[in-house]
Amino acid sequence: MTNPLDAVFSALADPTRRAILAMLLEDDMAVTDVAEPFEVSLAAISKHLGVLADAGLITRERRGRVIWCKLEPGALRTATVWMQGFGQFEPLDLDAFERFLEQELPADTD
Amino acid sequence: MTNPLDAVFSALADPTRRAILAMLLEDDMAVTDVAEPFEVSLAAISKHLGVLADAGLITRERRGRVIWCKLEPGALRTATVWMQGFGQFEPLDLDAFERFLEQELPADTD
DNA sequence: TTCATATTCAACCCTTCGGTTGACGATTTC
DNA sequence: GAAATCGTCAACCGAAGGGTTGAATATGAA
Repeated sequence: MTNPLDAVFSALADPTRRAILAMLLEDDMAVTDVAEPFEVSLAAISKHLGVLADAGLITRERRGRVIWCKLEPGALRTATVWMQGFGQFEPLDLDAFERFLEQELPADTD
Repeated sequence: MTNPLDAVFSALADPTRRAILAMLLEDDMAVTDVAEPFEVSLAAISKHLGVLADAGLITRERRGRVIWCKLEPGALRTATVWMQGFGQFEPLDLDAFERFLEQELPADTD
């Protein structure tokens, strides 16, 4: 996947990965905790995190036994510039964004 | 593909489709003309146009024997809102966008 | 050392995706 | 009507994607 836009957009194309990014927007998280709300295996989430890391959207750092995942929003920059070129100059609609987050986050199973 | 974000982001994940969108940014085009600069078959381009149309990113209208493709940038709106939520509030960098376009457009074979 | 926890790796399965080719349908032109 | 042009459809192919399970690795705790 030579082109960084390929990597970023295809990473964003999966709803599980977008939900993970939304979760990481709140705070850094351990892999196990990222996986907890989803109904797929830990290995599947680990793969998703690998895709996100390859696209530069997150970084992972081992601290002791735990690997912490951290959002890297800068990776969205080139993709955002690309999209802005198509006339999307609207100001941020924070309410709309919050609705997306709720809709995208996995069901709360606490 | 229930979620519109899935459709939009996975449509954008392919470099051929992004190049098509960039071409349509200049002007509406017939399917044959869209296909001309690419090295794949017309059928392949027709499929790409179908993906873009399904994502709402373009519309197609038959006029006589020719089908005209037209950009629908409004479909990028939800995706842009989603991305803006991750801290991408930078103003449009038109120079950067032009560089992307050149880089993304197929080689000029005139 | 041994055991438990945290995460990834490897092999596999099935579906989707991007491509091809050849046939077909629609429309214009002769 | 017949022929040429425009575009899609259908069937197929190989590669990639998302999932699983079980084994392996790395670290911390007992």
